[in-house]
Amino acid sequence: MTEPALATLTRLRTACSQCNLRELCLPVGLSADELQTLDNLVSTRRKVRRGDSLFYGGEPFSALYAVRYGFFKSTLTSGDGREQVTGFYMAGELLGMDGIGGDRHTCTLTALEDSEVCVMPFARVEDLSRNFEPLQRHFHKVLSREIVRDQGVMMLLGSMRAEERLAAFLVNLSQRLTARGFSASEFVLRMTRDEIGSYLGMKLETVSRLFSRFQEDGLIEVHQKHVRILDIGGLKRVMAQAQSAT
Amino acid sequence: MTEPALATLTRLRTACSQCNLRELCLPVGLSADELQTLDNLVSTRRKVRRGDSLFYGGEPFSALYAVRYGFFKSTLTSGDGREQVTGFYMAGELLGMDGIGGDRHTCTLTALEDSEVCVMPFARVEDLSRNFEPLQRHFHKVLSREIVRDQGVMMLLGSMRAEERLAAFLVNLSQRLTARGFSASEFVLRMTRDEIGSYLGMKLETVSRLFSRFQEDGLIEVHQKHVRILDIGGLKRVMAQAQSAT
DNA sequence: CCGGCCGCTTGATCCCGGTCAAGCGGGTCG
DNA sequence: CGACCCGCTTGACCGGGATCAAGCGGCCGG
Repeated sequence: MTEPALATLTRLRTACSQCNLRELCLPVGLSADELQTLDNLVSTRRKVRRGDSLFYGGEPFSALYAVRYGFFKSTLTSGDGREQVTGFYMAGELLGMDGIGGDRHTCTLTALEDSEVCVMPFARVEDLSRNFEPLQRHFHKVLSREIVRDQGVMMLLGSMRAEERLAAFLVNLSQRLTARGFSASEFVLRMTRDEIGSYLGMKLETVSRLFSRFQEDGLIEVHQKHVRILDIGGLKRVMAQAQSAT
Repeated sequence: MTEPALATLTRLRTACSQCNLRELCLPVGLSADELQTLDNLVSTRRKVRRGDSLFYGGEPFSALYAVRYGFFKSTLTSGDGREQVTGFYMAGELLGMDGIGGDRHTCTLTALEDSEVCVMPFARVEDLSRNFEPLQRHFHKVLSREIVRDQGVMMLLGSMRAEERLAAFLVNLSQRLTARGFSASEFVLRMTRDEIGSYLGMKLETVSRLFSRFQEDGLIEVHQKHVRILDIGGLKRVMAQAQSAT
C-alpha cells in the first residue's frame, strides 16, 4: 500500500499472479491466494534477441528461467566440438535446470526468435520451496518431468527409424502448440532443418527428404518453415508403425 | 534412549549415518551430526532378486530408492511394445525419480543381479527437505544430475558412431566402478549384449563385433561378460575421434 | 527494391550397421 | 554332474540413411 509507485509497478509486471502463463508455468495448480506467495519469485525479466544466448555451457549457474514468449533451443557441445541439440522450449517451459547439479550450466540456451524470460534466482526458488509446500511439490514435479522428457528422447533416438522420429517430433510440437492456444495443424518452424536433424539424430538432408515424403503421402504440407498437418492420425501411425530399426 | 531394543536395531540397520555408502549416496557432503538428521529418511530396506523388478512402468509412485548393493537396469516400453534400456544403476545411485512428475513410474527397474535398496518414502524426502536445507540442496542436485546424465546419453545416441558409443560406455562404466572402489580395468558386465545394444542404440551383433574389434586393436580383453581394459587412453581416443556420423 | 547469402530441396552414390543365419560354449537347473 | 538353453560370436548380405554435389528461392540487409 505504501510502497513507491515504481516498485509496485515492477512487482506487478513480474508477478506470477498477473501472468497469463500461470496455467502452464511453475505456478500451475495453485489457487489465487497461493499465487501471491510466488509474486517475488521472479526477480526480473530479460529479453533475448533471436540468435543470442540466454546462457552458455560452462557459465556459473545462478537462476532458473521461465519462457514468457519466444522459442529456444538447448545445445550441448562435446569435447571434440560436435554440437547436439538437446531440446526446444516454448512459452511456460523452464530453462536452466541442468545447472543445479554442478553449479554451472552444462548446455547453451539460444533464442530462435526474439524472446523474453522470467529470471528466478535459484536461491529464492529453494527458499520459497522450503516454506511453501505447494511450490516445493510442483518444482520437484517439473524437475522429474524433465527427466521423463529426456528419457522419451532417448527412446526416440535409440529405437526408432528416421521417419518415426520425425513424425513423433511433429506430433509433439503440435501438442505443445495446442496447449498454448495455437493452431494444432498449422505452424511455423522456428528451427532449421539442421537443428531438427541434430535433435533427432539425422542429417538435414534426411529431414528434408522426409518432409517431402510426408507431403507426397498427404500427411502434411510443407513450404520451407511453414507446416500444415493434414493427417495427425497418419503421423501417429507412422510414429509407432514400423518394426524397430537400430 | 528408552525405545525398545528392536526399534533401535532396525533404525541402526537403516541409518544413513552408519552406511558405508554415505560418500556416494544422498547424504554426500554432510557432516557427521548433520547425518543424524537423515537417520529416519529410510523406512526399510528391500532385497530384489536377479531378474525381479523393483517397480514397473505405470505403477503408482510412492518412494525413491537408493541402491545399497547390486545392479539395475531401467527400461521404457513404447506404445507398440518396443523396449529401450534407459540406464544402468549401481551402489549409491538413486532410482525412481521419474515417478515424481506424474505420480506413477514411467520406467521399469529390474535387478541384473541380487540387489538391495533403501526405501525412502517420498513424502518423507520432501518433509525433511523443507526442514533441512543441506538435504534440499543435495536432493535438487541429484535430480539435476540425472537430467545432465540423460542429456549425455542424448548426445551419445544423437551424434556418435557405434564404436564411439561403445567406447564411451566402457569408459563411463570404468569410472563409476572406480568411484566405488572396484578395479578400473577389470570387471564383469552384469548386462547382456542385447541390453547394452538397446541402451546404446545398436543391435547385439554390432556390440559383439565391436567388442571383438576392440580386442583385436589391443584396447580391451573380452571373454563373454569378463572385460579387462588394456588401454583406457585408446578408448577415450576412439570415443572422441571420428568426425560425426548421423 | 534489389542482390546476395543462407537454408532448403533433390539426385547419385557409398558404407555403416542392421538383418538373417549358423554354430559354439558356459552357466544354470534338475 | 550332466544336459539343455540362452547368450555370444562370426559370416554373408542388404538397405537406410549419410555423404557429396548442384541448383533453387525466400528473406534480410543495404
